[in-house]
Amino acid sequence: MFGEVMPQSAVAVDLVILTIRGDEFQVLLVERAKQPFLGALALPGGFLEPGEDLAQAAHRELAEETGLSADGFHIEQVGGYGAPERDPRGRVVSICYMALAPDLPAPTAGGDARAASWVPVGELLAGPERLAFDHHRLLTDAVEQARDKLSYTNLAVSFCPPRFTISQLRRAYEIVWDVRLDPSNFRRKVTGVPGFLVAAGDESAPTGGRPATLYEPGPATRLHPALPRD
Amino acid sequence: MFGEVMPQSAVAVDLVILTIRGDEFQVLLVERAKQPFLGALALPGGFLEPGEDLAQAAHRELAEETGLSADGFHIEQVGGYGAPERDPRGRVVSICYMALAPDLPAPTAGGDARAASWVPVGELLAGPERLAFDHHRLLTDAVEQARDKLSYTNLAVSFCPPRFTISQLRRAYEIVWDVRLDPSNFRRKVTGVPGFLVAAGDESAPTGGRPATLYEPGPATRLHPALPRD
DNA sequence: TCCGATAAAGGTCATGCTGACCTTAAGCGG
DNA sequence: CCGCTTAAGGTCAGCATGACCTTTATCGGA
Repeated sequence: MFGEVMPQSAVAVDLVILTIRGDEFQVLLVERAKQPFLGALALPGGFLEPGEDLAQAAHRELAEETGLSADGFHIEQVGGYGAPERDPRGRVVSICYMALAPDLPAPTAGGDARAASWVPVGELLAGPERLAFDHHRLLTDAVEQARDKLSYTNLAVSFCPPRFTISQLRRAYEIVWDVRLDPSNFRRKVTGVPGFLVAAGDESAPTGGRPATLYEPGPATRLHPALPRD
Repeated sequence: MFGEVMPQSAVAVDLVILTIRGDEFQVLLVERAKQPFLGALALPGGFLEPGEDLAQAAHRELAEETGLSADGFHIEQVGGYGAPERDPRGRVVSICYMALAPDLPAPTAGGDARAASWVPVGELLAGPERLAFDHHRLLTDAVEQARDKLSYTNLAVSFCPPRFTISQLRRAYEIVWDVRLDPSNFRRKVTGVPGFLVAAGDESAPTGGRPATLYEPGPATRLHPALPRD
């Protein structure tokens, strides 16, 4: 390779920023201010800048869109998308990243000029025609990757505050998977994996019931055996 | 996005073509005929062509490198790589694909002018300095993805001929994972998952022992529960 | 022709994880 | 003080796994 001329394409990074807000699984979308797809909802994203790694670009975009530092977010790549007609203006290859965050303090402080808003994931997955470009596919793939990884990694803690109760963690699984889990069996499982959770000594704020122990993520990032998803 | 100018980069597709040859896990590499990295080993690949999807480019490169039609290969994306200095000649973003194949009839019929050869994966993973560019990382990621997916999908059948014995399938797992599996428990597992294997009625060629039943891949592509890898 | 080697196929049994379900603990509000 | 709510912990049957053994079927050599 590289003997030929090097054909040129535009390379973009698009973000699927996922969170749990008010017992709902939501994604951050922007409203397009220009053609094509003017006014349509789209994933936040932008072009790769010179001297910038793909992951760096993802972090930069995340900071721009949320107005927050990307610290505390979990970011990982979903994949590349390069269908020739995916952008009507020309050849654009997009690298899709997903970011997971706990419920954010500032709901939508778009540092960029565009209007950003949280939208429930379920509605979007059901209706394929609400997103610009091929962003419905990017969203579908990112959500599936997130759901898959919940079962065998500690990814769900990314949806929780730094210190959390087992119930909060369980709610993350229940909302992302859209299932109900047995509280007792769930606790047995997550506390039984060595190094998965470490007790933070303290107890949670009163909620009308017995106070819960607070935990922090432990050194173990993989859940073995996996939490069955069925 | 897309309000700004569209910065241009070269987009390439690189291939990690994996197979099992002679009880060894091997990958197809080419020897570079030009600078940079002249004479070094590299993954086969090439630039994305106009009007071509990423997956189409991967299939085209695969056909060019192996001289075979890409039918019968399993191909899937590994991810995108875009570190600014990964190619000394300029900005090149690569999309890495992996292809899995049974032992190939023509060992190395490079349709391209470059010399191609099979190299054991184990040696390459041990020594990070033998591959050009960041191809050691691409290889590492692709191999890890393949190993992971063996446990919960039917990916291992991609290393077997169209009809195969349970021993052949088990050998695929043993070689890719570099472990030894109990033949009896392995059979119980893979025959116990409904739709995973379907008996092809016939029996295998004599090998000095009791003839084995031949199987074909069934409709089930996921192994549930997963085959433990530990 | 018989026998041993070889590999396939199937069975047994203890162990560990899971799902369903129940009991106890601890705080809050009336 | 009592009842409600949530956390935490326990019991028990069912299933999958790992270790190991027995039986079946074919080949090659004595």
